[in-house]
Amino acid sequence: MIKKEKITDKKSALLSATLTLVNDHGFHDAPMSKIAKLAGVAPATIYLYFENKQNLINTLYLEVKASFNKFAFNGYHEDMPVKKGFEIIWYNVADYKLNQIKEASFLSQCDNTPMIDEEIRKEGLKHLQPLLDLWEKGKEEGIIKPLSIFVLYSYAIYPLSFLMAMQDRNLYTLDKKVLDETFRAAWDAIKL
Amino acid sequence: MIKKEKITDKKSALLSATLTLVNDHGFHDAPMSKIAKLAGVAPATIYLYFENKQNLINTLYLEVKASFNKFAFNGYHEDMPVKKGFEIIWYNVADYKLNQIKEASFLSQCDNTPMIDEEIRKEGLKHLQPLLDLWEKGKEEGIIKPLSIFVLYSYAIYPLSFLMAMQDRNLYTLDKKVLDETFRAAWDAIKL
Amino acid sequence: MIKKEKITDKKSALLSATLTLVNDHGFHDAPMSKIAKLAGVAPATIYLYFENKQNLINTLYLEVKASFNKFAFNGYHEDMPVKKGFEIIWYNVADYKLNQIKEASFLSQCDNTPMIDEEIRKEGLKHLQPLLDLWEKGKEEGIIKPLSIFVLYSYAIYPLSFLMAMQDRNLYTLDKKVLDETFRAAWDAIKL
Amino acid sequence: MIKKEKITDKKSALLSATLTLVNDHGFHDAPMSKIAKLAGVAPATIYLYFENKQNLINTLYLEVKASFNKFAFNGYHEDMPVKKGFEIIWYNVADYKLNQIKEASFLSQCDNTPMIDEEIRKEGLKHLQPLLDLWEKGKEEGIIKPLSIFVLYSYAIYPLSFLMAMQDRNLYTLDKKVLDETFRAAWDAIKL
DNA sequence: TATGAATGAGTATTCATTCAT
DNA sequence: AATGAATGAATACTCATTCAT
Repeated sequence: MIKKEKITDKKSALLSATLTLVNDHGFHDAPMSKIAKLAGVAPATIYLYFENKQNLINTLYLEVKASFNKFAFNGYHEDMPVKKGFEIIWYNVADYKLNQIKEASFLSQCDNTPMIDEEIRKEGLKHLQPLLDLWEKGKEEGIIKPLSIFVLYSYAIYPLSFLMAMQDRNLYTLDKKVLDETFRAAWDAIKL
Repeated sequence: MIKKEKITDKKSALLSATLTLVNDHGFHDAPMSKIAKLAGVAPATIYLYFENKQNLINTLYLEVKASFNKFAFNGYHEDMPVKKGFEIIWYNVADYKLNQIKEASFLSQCDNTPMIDEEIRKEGLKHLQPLLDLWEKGKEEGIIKPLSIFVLYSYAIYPLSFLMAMQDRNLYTLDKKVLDETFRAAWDAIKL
Repeated sequence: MIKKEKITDKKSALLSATLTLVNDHGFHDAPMSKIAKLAGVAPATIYLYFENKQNLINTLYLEVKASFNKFAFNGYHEDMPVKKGFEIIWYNVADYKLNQIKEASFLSQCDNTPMIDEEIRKEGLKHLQPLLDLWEKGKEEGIIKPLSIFVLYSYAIYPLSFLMAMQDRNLYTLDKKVLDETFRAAWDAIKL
Repeated sequence: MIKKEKITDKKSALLSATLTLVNDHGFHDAPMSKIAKLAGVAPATIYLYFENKQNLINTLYLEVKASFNKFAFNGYHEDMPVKKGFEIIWYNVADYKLNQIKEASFLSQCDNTPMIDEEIRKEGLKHLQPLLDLWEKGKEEGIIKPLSIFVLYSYAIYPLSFLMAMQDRNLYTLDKKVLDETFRAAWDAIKL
């Protein structure tokens, strides 16, 4: 339907504009007027698609988080061997964080600011479950260290956020070889 | 001297108020008026001690970063064996991040937002050198993986930021035993 | 068009309010809030029509200057005899300065204060050219003293500013007869 | 007396600083703090010598005006012939306006702003009396046009303010020869 | 006499949001 | 659905003035 598409078009233009502005200048310098201008609509139009600024930010957060989670499990099946499954997920995450920098950077900013409502933040996590299940299986099989999922996440996945940030600031660049060594470090950290 | 103390008193009250407000509401909702109120002074008084808001934030960042760096190397000597040295530093960092939550949380927010000038951020890093030197020595001795300092940092130190955040949000708590296991994961990640 | 008129309406209300306030209290005591109030709009509305205060002042200056210049050459033609042409211009200027006191007084204030950007001030002068050309012709014809245009202006036109100021302060009033004598003084000053 | 001198010293340093700042940036950008700094005293010290800012400005105005008036009548005697007397006064004024630019420029700014209290402005005029008397005598003797002193002043003296302003802005410079021609214009304007 | 610290009241400007069209 | 105009409330910052010392 043309009409439906048009609506989606404007809404996603707004979300995209917000992503860009928040990344470039931070939450504190991403006014609605600039968002509207960058999206090519009038300020008042934003309020046809979003209740208010908080809702716009929350929506963007959830959407980006969902895209991230979906990306993470691309090619993964529950019944894969633990290491193989982890490897696939890890490389997916690395791929996302190091290449979809805009989105990854935005998530990083959201995860370290009181700007996002705690409730929304929790909702954004729910799609991560398959990875937690995988680790549970790995622990049962004696392959993964018997650590809390928080600790496992902090060593297996979280470091990539740091490397993404360094790359974003042009302080460091990862090539394929280094990426493999980095995966090795992740695996060493969590494997028994 | 009473006078000097008084000055320091007001200045540090302002820094402390800023720390609290930025942590609680984010940079974008920590107006000078609230900072002044929390510090018990008039808004105009802030400008006796800081040039402007950016300067206040920068100053706070550098001060907190300095206190963190100082804390990190407490009890450490250059001529310690690599693992021992790393252990001391790691536990110091863990101690700081998990107990001085306000400060650690603030640093985390600063490191993931464009609110701090890049120049200032770089200045805040310079005291980390001893750890980088230690890793260099470890690499030469064949104890540490031959990885970039960015990768080593991301696996050895950065995960603690995540655990700190989880603890701050009351989602997780580390006891002594878990902390030791967590150290083990860090060491496994970077050791050869 | 109703819409267009409305815009012009508010913009010119703001210009008019600024003129009044700057005249009454000086540039230093004509805050945006008072300007807005006198114009019957909210302070923020000013910024829909003007970039900032300086731009508002500059715009007003140029507009008033333009109206003055236009008024000055009313009924004047290049091919008039020198004395006749000067007479027409002089009486026009006198008419403006002595009757459009608000505008004239504002220009006087602007011309003696660093509040107007020099660049803008220069722009405001460019419409004076026909008078300068007339004087040039008069010099060639041996009717006007061979003096710099600055000197000619200072004696032919500038004195009216003083008389306007005196009248504005109710210290003096010019009637028709005195005006004619005053013109005679102007002419005596510049004629050969 | 050393003490008295010291007081005068600070007071005149303040007046001089005010003159400089008002000339350079206008009334609206000559804050007490800058005045104090330029005079080499603490802000609070200003209030030992002047009641408030208005009083400081008024005092400065009267002082400069007095110095101007005194300068104007240097070498003049009541019993001189009218033209000779006028010549002396006119050249004195020209000398002051074209050389003591700072002071003259300040007076010009004051004379065109509502910043100076009308009462003070009147007080500043009282020393001009000898010139008015001279013109009165000239009128009686049939040498000067029978015009109001306001008109005479506007043609005889006021033009110099314009020429001073042009010179101050580096748009024009008067040498001795031009000055003589300019005097001629003044005399032609007012003589019968 | 002199001051540095302190501030209440103000200043220009911004911004999320509304509303008539 | 879409918007341009409008604004109340806020924001960072300034300044003339005071006061304890």
